[in-house]
Amino acid sequence: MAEGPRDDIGTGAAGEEWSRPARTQVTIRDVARASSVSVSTVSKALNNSGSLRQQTRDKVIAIAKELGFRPNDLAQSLHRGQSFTIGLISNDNFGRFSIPIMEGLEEHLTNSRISVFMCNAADDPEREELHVESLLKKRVDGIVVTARRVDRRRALEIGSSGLPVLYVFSQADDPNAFCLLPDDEGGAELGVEHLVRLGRRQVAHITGPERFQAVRDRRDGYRKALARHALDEPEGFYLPGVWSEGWGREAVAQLFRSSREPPDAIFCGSDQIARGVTDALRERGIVVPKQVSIVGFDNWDVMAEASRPPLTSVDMNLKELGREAGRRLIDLIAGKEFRGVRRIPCTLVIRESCGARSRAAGKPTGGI
Amino acid sequence: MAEGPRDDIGTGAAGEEWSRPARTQVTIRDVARASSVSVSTVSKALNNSGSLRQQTRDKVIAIAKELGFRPNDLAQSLHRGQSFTIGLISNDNFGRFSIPIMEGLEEHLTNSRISVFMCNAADDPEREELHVESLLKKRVDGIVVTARRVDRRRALEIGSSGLPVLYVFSQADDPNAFCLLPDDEGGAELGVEHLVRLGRRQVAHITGPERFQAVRDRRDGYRKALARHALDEPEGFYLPGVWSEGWGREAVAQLFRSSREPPDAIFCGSDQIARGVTDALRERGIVVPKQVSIVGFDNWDVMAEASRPPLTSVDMNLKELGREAGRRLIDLIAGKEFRGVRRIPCTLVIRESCGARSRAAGKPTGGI
DNA sequence: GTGAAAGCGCTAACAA
DNA sequence: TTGTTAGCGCTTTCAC
Repeated sequence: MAEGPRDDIGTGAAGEEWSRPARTQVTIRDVARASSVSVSTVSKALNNSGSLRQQTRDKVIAIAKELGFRPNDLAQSLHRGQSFTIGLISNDNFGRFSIPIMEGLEEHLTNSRISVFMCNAADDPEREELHVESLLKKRVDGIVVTARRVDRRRALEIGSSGLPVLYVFSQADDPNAFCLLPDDEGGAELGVEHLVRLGRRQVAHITGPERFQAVRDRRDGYRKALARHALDEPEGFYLPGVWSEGWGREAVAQLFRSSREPPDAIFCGSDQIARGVTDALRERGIVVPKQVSIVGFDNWDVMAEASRPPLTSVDMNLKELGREAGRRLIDLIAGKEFRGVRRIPCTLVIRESCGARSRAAGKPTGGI
Repeated sequence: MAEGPRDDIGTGAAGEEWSRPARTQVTIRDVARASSVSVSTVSKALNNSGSLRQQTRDKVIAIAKELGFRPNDLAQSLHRGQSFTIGLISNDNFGRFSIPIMEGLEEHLTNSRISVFMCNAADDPEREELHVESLLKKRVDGIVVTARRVDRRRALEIGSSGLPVLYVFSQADDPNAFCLLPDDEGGAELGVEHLVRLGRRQVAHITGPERFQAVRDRRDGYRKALARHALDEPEGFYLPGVWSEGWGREAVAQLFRSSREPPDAIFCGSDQIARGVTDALRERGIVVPKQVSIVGFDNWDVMAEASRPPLTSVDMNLKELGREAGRRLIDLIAGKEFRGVRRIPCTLVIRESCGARSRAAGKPTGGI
């Protein structure tokens, strides 16, 4: 990982020694000299602070522009004890789910003039620790940890730095940690409710591995929605498996192999599964949505739109999740305190796999 | 975008004023005091510089550890005039292609103890400029610009800062810019060569919109490979369209509608297209790879592996592209000079859509 | 072998 | 209204 032994604490060079050519840098001194005023006057002029003659202010600003002066954030941060910088630690190699979260986060923080350090820990604790260490030395104002995991992750080791940490799409085992998650249960309810409202009664659920908390939560939502309409989960209609199209196809074979009454709707734990399901149904001559309605999960455009027919799917609003993470992190940095789990509502995106007439977007699930 | 009017150059607060609680910070002074030596001695001890008694060194290090001292990179950077930080500007919302590039880049730079600022310009020039400005103020040591575009992009405006800039998966219109791209032409040759070697003679090419340089390059490679075996591009066998499964399916219909001899192989411009193609062929009762061999492009696992049969596909090695970008950027920062376009070889990943026996990975295309 | 002092670029309290 | 000064945390001569 790191090159060469560096067992010392080292305040020294952060990397190899480069014989880099010194980049020019226009300092506030240069501006002061050029406009024959003092450094502090320049500072006041550029920051619109203190009281200065308008004339002086203008002159200084003009000269600063002319010289191409760009204040050094490093120096500023050093002085203010705040870097306007945060770290984002991802653990699934910037996977499909992290991306929209990163986008939302970055968008919100950029608007607040905060820069984001991007760190990929790739689920390697050692690498993660390295990143944390580096972020702490860079004096970030906060850290966001992301990436879906099967189980809860251990909390970040930030020593006694008191640095705000926020987990998004990931749950820490520390009850004092603050975690932002999608409302999987509510999302499932939304999807199943939709199916039932369309008159479907035999709703099957094909989903991923049960070791995922999300799988368990979604099943709860599925059952709740059924129960609300005095329906039970039909026996043999709950099929956990893996997150793949192949499993979707196989599960369909299982469902239709038996002699019992076949489902008239299938709620799938992912769009990949849903796609496998529609393919398998089509190949059996079963018409979607006429005979069987399908609802997917993730609203992953590539899958949902390429499906035949295109999939109605539950959207976890990951980008919004990212934005919310940005907002909360800023609050945390400002000294507010949050803890526990907060869930962001899902929405249902209607396409053609359910035969719904209305194109009204589903109302949000009640996030806590 | 930014909140409130901030037309001044502003060296001041980078964002809203927060009433943030001051985070504790153990300074080198604290360590000095605690070990009753001077600050400079501590510095020497921790950086293994100067000459010190081993005893002093050990004592200081021990105390520093005990106090949880973490050197402030900001202060260091300020002093050394180098921040060990670079900016990554993406323009396609961290899309599917940017991700592996980011990963490779981040991986390499992290190993060199350089941190990466993540910026999403979302193809908005104004937003991009904002990011550049912010990066310059943060005194990054270099900038990487990424994201596929149809045409060349204008070069980044970095004023006279002389900051190293590198374009990856993106070509700048400035001939002095340094750009890293995949070898689209070579990749196509690799795929088509594979088909021809398997005895296929009627090779069609279904691909994306011609306004993409990559589409044109890949067609060139396709023709070159054919020409090498004294084959021509069969008339009507080149079908540019869009990057979708739907187009793949439609193109198959076109190919087999006419009365002419049908293709015995199809080289596709993307895995999405290839997937549509295999679906359409299967539905026509045409067996892949027995009757028709398929090669895709991108080696996008989700598509390639879910296809029936799984797709043999050209891999652009985007992660390696990212790593190479990291290496080159470091060289640029160190003062080396590169310009023009450099292409990274593609490789062929064999699955089952061609009927090849051998599982030997294709040899790399000759990158320039 | 160790310490004092200057300085990196900037801000802010205090004098003038 | 402007300038002087001290200091943010660290490194690096240069004396001792």
